[in-house]
This record gives sequence, C-alpha cells and structure tokens, in this order.
Amino acid sequence: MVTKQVNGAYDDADLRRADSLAREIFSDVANKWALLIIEAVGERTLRFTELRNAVEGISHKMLTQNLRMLERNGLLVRTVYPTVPPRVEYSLTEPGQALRKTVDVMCDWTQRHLGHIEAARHRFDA
Amino acid sequence: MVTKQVNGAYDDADLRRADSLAREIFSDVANKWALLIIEAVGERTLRFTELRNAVEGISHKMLTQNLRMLERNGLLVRTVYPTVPPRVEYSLTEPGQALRKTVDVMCDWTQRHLGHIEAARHRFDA
DNA sequence: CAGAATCCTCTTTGATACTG
DNA sequence: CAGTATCAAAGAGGATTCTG
Repeated sequence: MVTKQVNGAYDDADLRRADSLAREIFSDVANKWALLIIEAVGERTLRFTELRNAVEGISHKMLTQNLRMLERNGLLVRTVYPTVPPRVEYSLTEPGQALRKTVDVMCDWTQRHLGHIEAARHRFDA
Repeated sequence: MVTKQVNGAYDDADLRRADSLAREIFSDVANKWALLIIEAVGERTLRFTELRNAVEGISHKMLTQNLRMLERNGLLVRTVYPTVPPRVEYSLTEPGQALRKTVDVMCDWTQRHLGHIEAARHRFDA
C-alpha cells in the first residue's frame, strides 16, 4: 500500500514498489488468454467446461493457469459447490468488469480496423 | 475483404476469414511488449534507441520484432533517413493512435485497482 | 467435472557477435 | 545507429494420467 507522508509527499521506496507492482499486473493482464477469458465470462457466471468451450482454442491447462492468476489478482471469483461431481463457477468481480469494458473497446477496435490492417499487411508483405 | 452478397448476406467463407483475421490481430496486439511500445510512442516520434530506453526492460531483439509486427499491421510507420549513421524514426498511425487510447484506459485501470489487487493477492497467497 | 501433476515438445527470449 | 543472425537457456504450452 502506498502511503502518503505527513508533508504530502510519497515515500520514494513506496513509489517504486507501486510501479513494479503496476508493471507486474500489466504483464499478467496484457496477454491473449487472460483478456479472452475476461471477455468470455462477461456478465455471466460460467462453469469451467463452459469457459473452455467459450474461449476458442484454449487448452485445459492454460485455462486453469489463467483462471488461478485472475482469481489471485481479484479479477474473478471462483465458487465451488461441494457436490458430486464438483461444480465450479467463475464470475467477474467489479474490477474484472471494469477491465472487461476496456477489452470490449479493444475488440471493437479490432473489428473497425480489420480492413486497414489487412491492406497494410499486403503492402508490407510485398 | 469481406464482401456483401446481393441478397445482403455475407458469404460464410468470408465471415470465417474475417473471424480468424480478427483473432490473429488480437493475438498480435494483446501482448505486453506490443502494448507497452504503443504506449511509449504516444503522440511523439521516437528513434529506436529512445524507444529502447522508454520501454523498461525490453531487449533489443524483442523491440525489433515487435516494431516489425506493428509496422506490418499498419499501427506504426517506420521512417528511415539515409544518413550515416542511420536514423530511423517510429510514430503511430491513426489506427495506432486509436489503439493507444484503449491502452491508456488499461493503464488507468491498473493504477486505480492497484490496492484492490494487492489485497486480493495477499488473501489468495494465504 | 474440475484440476493437479508429470513429461515432453516447441517457441520465445536474451546474449553475443557481425554488417551497412 | 539500427538491424540481422545465431546459439543456448528458459518458459509456454499440449497431451496424458490420476484424484476427489
């Protein structure tokens, strides 16, 4: 936690810690699978298998790993129902929802620039 | 290019192509280094070495690779001045600028949720 | 069903050296 | 200065097996 000094300034060491924490979070979150999972969950509550089907091309292992990471960072919550067979549900927290909004914008951006990018690629590859 | 049929519907094959193109672009762009580079360039025009210093921790090789990829996708332009020694400048295109805006939002998000995330981590690790 | 653990493969990455 | 090439190390990722 970055704490303010009585004089109103931040402690240098705290600022550096906050900075490296920010970079760490950014590295966690700015990756394909994490963002696709967040996008897939959306406002719903999905089970592991549903998620596996929703995120095209993700493997069992990658899904588990990324779900743990997102849970650890408090972006989603994991609810286990102690039934047989087990039932586990995932849903976004408020910060997760907030991040999803920016992912939505990124998806929009992709769609809007599909043509431009395809053209640029052809030019470059020539 | 996705073309509309005379009946107003899209060709299935074209839709599939557009979809896989979108996934490809998303995979290119949704990675740590690409986003950090886009953020670093901003509205400025930077030389290779300036960029290397601006993006904390990136290696020579990763910078080159990602710059090529971003150029290929038309997100930035590379201008070579035929001097000795060579001078190469990078700046964002309009689509690159548009993407940068969403990266900005993502950075804001990170800053705003630093505390929540750090707390969540401590809870999880316990 | 969800997931942990293992093994194995392929890609990514960094360090280093070389070129125009 | 900017970029390419190469090699070794590290890490990501897939397939499979086992458990509660």
